[in-house]
Amino acid sequence: MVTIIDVAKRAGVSNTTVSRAFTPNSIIKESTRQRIFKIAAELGYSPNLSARGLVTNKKFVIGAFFSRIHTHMSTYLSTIISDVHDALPENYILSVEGIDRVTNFDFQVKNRFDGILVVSQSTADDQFIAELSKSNVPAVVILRPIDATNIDNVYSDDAAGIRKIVEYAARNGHRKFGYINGQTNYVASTKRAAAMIKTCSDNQLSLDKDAIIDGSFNLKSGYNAIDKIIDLPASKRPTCVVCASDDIALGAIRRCQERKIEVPKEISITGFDNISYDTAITPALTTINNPFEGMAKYGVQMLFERMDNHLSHNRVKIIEPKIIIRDSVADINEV
Amino acid sequence: MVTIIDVAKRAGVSNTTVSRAFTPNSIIKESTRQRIFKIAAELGYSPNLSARGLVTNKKFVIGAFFSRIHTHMSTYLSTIISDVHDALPENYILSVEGIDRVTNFDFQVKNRFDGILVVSQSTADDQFIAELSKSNVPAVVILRPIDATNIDNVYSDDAAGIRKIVEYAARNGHRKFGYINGQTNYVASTKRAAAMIKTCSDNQLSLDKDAIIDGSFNLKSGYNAIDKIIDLPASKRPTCVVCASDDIALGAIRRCQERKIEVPKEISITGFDNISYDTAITPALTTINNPFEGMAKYGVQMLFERMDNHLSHNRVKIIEPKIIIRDSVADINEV
DNA sequence: ATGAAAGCGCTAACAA
DNA sequence: TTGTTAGCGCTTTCAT
Repeated sequence: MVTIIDVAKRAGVSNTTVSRAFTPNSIIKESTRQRIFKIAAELGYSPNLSARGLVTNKKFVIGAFFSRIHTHMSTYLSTIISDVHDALPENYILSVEGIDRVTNFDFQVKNRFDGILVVSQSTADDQFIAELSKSNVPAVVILRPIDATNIDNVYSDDAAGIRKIVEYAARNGHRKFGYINGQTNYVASTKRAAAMIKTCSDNQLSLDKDAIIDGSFNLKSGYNAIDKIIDLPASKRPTCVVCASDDIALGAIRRCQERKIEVPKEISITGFDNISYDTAITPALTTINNPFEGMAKYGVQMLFERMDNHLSHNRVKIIEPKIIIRDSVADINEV
Repeated sequence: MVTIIDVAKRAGVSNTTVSRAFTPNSIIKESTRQRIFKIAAELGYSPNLSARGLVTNKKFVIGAFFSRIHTHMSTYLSTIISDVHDALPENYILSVEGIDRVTNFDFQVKNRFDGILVVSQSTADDQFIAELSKSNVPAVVILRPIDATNIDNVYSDDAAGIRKIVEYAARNGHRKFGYINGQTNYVASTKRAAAMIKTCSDNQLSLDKDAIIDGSFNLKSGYNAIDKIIDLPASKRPTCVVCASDDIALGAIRRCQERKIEVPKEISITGFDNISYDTAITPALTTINNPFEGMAKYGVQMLFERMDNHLSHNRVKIIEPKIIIRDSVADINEV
């Protein structure tokens, strides 16, 4: 292994000078820096980060902790990883982990990251977040609101999203709604379901109890749930079914097609997330965009502010979602 | 910061003993280890990995380098990350990076990882792989065959996959084929296209030059490419279009539905990858599974063998893909 | 602008 | 089974 000393000898300077050459903004003559760089390249030297970390107490590693990482996940994992990378300084690496895999916080988490971005979907992560808060690792939680000291928070206003899509459907003449929910232990489910009920009630739209189905955030769940709604007696059967995620909506549309029920002619269906497969089906899915990019960007920005300034107060940033109008909601206004 | 010395004092032992307590398989009385663990927990001690790394020259970080990481990627990124995590010892973290973001190999890669798993789709990664090979970082490349010294290789037999699906279609009476390819700088494209041509020729199946379309591995590309095939004169128009990826096939099916061309009744379409959205559409897509899980598993296993044994020879493991029969290929045999 | 020396927290060799 | 000691490669004072 070639060390700072090898380079120093060869360059005829002290190891301190070599160290300075590799430290941005340090006081060193530009010409010596260049000379050292050249020799370092020849020798194949690059700084030993463990040694550097030992004295600076930095690791140049950011952790992205997802509630869980599983096969056949929706596309949002890659979306977020990509967005986080875009916001990350080049000298940091990004570790991607699942909170469900953390069995020993002190060993797996505590001393390994300069900062942690928690991408949390579920209250099951609360214990992890509490440990984070206790341990003083700079952290920010995105995707859902949390209640913790010492940790910043960026999330999207799901209720506004639901409101926008329901009001859009109402403008298109829909009066009877259905709703397919995600897992009830996901915060997104709770928020979206509550917003659904409130929006319908605020706008005198009907939302029958039997037209509200609990499920999971995946294709199969939507596939199964839509049956229960379609089979409702005509009096209760909605003209528009709002789904808590695109995957649910995609599954629901698939099932309608199998049953020869035309979407949106016979029943309108909406999603939530705006994933790329939304446009892979006919009809293209009308949905709410989930502002992953914004959450990732603000999340990383806040994280570095925390890391740099050792903030002790909490900050919250809420991002407004947008409606993406495509073809899965019919205009049923009378002409 | 609480160090090994604080724990040692409190426990009335030497720092070495504390160190041993935290080193698996070290010679230490179990009772003292437990006593030290208890005190460490009280004090909130956990080992400083920079210090440890400085002496052991280990980082407990594995890098997963993808050709690139971008928003709206297919689901395979999360699939692979999940599979790699499953194969990874708990004390390792997984850093997820894009090769396209590596601007300075020595600083961003060389000293940061104990081992690197390259998930390579494109020959554009060759330079990176060459640097890896030169730098002696233990590495294995999965997803495509490479030619490099010092690096192991795990990939799937794409040609066999294409052969299986074409022969399946032939058994169902298809004689005229079309093919929609991915980016031509992706190795998967080259391999699959070559296999397509060879299989058709070997089995006396027709594959007109004009029915071979180059595109990209995404929905939109399939959407556009299928038009060119559909609009072929009847003499050249295939009954079955093999696509180089599921995303391409999904886009193609979407376009057929828009043009009121029934799949598979009027035209059969097949995919490659077996992603979860394959069953979200009607007809469910007949495809080839891409054995990500197997590649990840063997890849990690080989990587750790390299790390542990400082192997200098190359090893290659090829995994056989399977055909997944669903509904997008019609049986057109005469009765 | 550069150098000398101390020391970050840990493990490894050796001794007991 | 445990302790003593040296030193991993670097940055950080403090001098010069």
